[in-house]
Amino acid sequence: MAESTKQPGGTSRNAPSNGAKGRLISRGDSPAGQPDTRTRLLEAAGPVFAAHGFDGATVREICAAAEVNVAAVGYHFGDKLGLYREVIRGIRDHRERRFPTPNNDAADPRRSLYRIVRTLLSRMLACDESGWETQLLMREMNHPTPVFESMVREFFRPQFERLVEVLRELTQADLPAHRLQQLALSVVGQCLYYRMGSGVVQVLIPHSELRAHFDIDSLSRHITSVMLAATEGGTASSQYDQLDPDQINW
Amino acid sequence: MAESTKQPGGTSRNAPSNGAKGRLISRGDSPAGQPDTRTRLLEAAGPVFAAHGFDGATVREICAAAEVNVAAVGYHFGDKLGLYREVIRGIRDHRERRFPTPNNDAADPRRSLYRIVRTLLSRMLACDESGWETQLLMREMNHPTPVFESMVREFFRPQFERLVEVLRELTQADLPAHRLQQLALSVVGQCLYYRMGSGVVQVLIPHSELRAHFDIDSLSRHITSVMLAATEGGTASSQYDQLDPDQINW
DNA sequence: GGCCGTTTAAAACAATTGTTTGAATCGCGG
DNA sequence: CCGCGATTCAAACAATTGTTTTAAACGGCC
Repeated sequence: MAESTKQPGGTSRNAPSNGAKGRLISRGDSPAGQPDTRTRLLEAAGPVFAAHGFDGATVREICAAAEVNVAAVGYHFGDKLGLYREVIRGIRDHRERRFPTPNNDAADPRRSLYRIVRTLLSRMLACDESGWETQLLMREMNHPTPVFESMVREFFRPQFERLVEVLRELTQADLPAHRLQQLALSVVGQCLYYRMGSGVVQVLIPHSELRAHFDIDSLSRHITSVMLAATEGGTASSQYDQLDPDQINW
Repeated sequence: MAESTKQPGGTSRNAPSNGAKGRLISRGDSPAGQPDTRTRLLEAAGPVFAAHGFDGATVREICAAAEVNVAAVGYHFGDKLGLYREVIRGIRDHRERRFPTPNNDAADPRRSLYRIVRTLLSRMLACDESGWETQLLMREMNHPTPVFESMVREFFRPQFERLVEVLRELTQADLPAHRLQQLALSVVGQCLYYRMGSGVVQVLIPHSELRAHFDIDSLSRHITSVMLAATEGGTASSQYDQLDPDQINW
């Protein structure tokens, strides 16, 4: 089984050694019209993976959407998983450009909180061409693969830690770490639910109300106000301690 | 293709007419030892469907777990989807018995809120034999099938409306409907996140903290206190209006 | 015991999956 | 124009899928 002269990089795993290609157009649009086969595959694979998941998506559907032969994925990415990895990597790069993480506002931590909430919601509810990205991330979140753990570490953790810092500024009292983490998770949970449970929300909330009062603006203000009420005035700690098992039991 | 004398209910779709069976044991354990083939299939199918989803699960794996021939699912349930429907129906019945929806506490709406939160969290984080049920519900939530919409209507909507009523009692001011709905969704979102994003949480929160401060008790108190702070004292409306685009802009 | 409907078993079926193959095509350097 | 590597194509491959088929075993009833 001597890997003869057919495929650059060997017939087993690798993509073609893209350093030296026949055509000089390095990787992207061809001047004629349609993009490169490789990029056409990448662009077509994203929505399909988002719609059906990694296992559910078929390379034939992807290749049909890309108008490309089924053997192309094997040639350019080694196998289906190689294509998937590349799609995930592309998402990670694109989102940071599309919705940059907001800077801290040293003057008013309330603004910082609002910005974080709004950025989170914007990323969740984006309905433009990056809508499938969130869908795919949600899929990874529910059925994590080895790809996802590193993504959480590199992508979610920095935002989470900044959120914790903002909440620390907002709560004058010196709350222990786990209380701040709980508050941060409350923020993230509220934001994510409007994406994750969007199907549930659409059934529970009448359509007219939904369009009028459940846009990014309204929801950002709502979630921010909830968290401000929970953090400001020192009520965060007092309310928490009031809820002892003696007072509330059944 | 005259459906001869082989299978009760026809070879195309139906399950065997279970009204008249050969054995008198009506449907369940056989006195000898192992349960009925049908129930053995039902019990084995739940975890497998939860682990791999409807498409991902294979009837062969299910039948192997149930120690049953592959043809049994076709005989007892018509096809794979028939088995799935029956599993979903079983979940719906079992959960209402396992975690009954708490009654309203007319005296103190704060107690009612706490009970609802705790019930929600208990259902989410249940790690006992009903753990796969939540897992399967989550799967349906993220990739809804025709089965799920009716479940939202019959199962989630009543709880949601009661939650709205409790929140209405908690907010003295007469808030519009969409504000109460937003608050209710904030409750649900915070509760669900600890299940949905459990993978994320496990990466973000150190393991020691997680076991010490992120159990059902602590989280119930935390979420309840957040929502009480957001609703009590009339701050719900005032905070919301303070957040106008003029004050917080970027 | 012998019959008969109910249930189970092993095997086979058609369809679809990801992947590979070997030839045809493209595009440039000689 | 020819050659040659990079790329694309149609076809086939082996594996797995849900489902069906055919025959055998079970168990009560005469």
